[in-house]
Amino acid sequence: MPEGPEVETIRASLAPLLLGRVIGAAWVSRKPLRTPLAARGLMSLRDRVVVATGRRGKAMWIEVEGGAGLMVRLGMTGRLLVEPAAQKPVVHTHVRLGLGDTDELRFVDPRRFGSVVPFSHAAARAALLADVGPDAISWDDAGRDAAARALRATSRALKVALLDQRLLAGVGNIYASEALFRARLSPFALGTDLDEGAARRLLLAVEETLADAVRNRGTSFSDFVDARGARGDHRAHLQVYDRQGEACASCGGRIRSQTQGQRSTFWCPRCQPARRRVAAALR
DNA sequence: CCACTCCTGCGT
DNA sequence: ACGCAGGAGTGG
Repeated sequence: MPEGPEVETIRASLAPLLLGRVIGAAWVSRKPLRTPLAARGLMSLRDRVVVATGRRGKAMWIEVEGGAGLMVRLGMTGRLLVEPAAQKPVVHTHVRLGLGDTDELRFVDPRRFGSVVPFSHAAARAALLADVGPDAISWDDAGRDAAARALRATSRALKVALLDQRLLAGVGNIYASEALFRARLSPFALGTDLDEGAARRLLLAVEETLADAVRNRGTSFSDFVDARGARGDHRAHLQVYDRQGEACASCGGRIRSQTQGQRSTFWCPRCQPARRRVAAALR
């Protein structure tokens, strides 16, 4: 479900509900998530005050005083919600963490592709992010440059490469297609087809695409909601994703879809011709 | 590189 | 009944 912008929307909505609050009792379901739930690690957070939230790519974390905390990945269907403890948890609630006397932080995930992993100090937190590349929403010039080099070094198709979280973090299946449309680059062009300028242009398009989505508080199809249960408004702004057969807003051509690397890719063949000469595209 | 896998729910 | 879904790891 969530890509970088949705995770950022959740993090931002969660922060004011968590910061300064004292963690209470932990409860975990018996069903394993992607990684089995470490109940002891969760319990060790008890009586500590939440001091920070963070995110890199699609991974987010909550930190308590002393540097311990929780790393959360939402997978396809994960949600993080703050709800009154008295409210009955919905089906597929896998983790409940007390917040003060009145509320609970709840992790809900029907498909259980997500994970909740406790960490005990900052270095352990960093280790959980070892394979995650620079965050495309918040990176600096150095991060963007590193992503550009990595992109230009891969012989994989651009659409497939954008989904590789080691190269750059936060782009998922929706925004990969959207960013390529914004950059007017074919999803089937290869990383090695890009010259320096084209790689830069693509990564700027990625950045702008994700920033727009954050401004609209994410894209909601069926499930995505923030920590208060509010849906995002970005769906109406999508240019190509899930719009196969419709007219391209830019040229009027027909938007197509095709499976690429076992995922759906959406693009406008007229705006994003195959193997476009990248040097020419720069002008 | 690619295919397959984990799991539930929803739309056709 | 079947295919597909916003993610990501594994094994060939």
